[in-house]
Amino acid sequence: MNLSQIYQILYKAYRTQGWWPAKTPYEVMVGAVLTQNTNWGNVEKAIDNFRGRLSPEYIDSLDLNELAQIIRPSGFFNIKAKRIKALNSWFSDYNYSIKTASAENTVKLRAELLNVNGIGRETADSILLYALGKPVFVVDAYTRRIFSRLGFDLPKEYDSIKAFFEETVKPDTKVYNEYHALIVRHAKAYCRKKPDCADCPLSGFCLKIGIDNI
DNA sequence: CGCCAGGGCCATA
DNA sequence: TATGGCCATGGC
Repeated sequence: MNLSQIYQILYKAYRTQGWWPAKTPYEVMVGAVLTQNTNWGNVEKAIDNFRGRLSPEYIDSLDLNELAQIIRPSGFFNIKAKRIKALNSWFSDYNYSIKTASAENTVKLRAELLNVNGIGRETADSILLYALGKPVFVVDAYTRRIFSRLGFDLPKEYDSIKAFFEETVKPDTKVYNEYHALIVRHAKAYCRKKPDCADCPLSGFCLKIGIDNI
């Protein structure tokens, strides 16, 4: 089993996922922070609290506490409010323009995002791929869990895992977009959800090992 | 009731 | 480099 074959199996099972689940690229950026170690349902509640007003300018108009109260359902709301403010400060350097930001070099953008307090590797890559359309592979806990169970001896470091996928799967924004979305879709349906792996499309290739220590 | 969720920062060794 | 504590809500 190679990464392309696994992709094909997941795609045949779940088809196109249409990620990221957001109305605008800016909503992707904010959502990427809100979903840090957080159930997506809680993120949706927080997004809904913006009542369709979510924009860089609106975030600017709010003070830290006001923002924190709006995003309260997503948890870690005080620290996330600061992170969203910090992210907004970075985005202001591009005049809040997705087009302007996405015209920049990917390596430069990633370095800048990682320099924003509260934006780590996964959050930065999610923004690069799903908001700015850059061909970067997003690694998350689900990726580690699923591929470990499939028998891949993945490196520990985020960047090493990312490099493994990017060296194996030809850089393609559309493919990277779907691949990560399919991994999340699959993980939510199986593994912890259905430890017995019943009806799992990857069941025949899965080691069905413990999932407590990934 | 306890566990978990689409992480990241910081202090410590 | 690698743990451990911390941040916090809501669903099950």
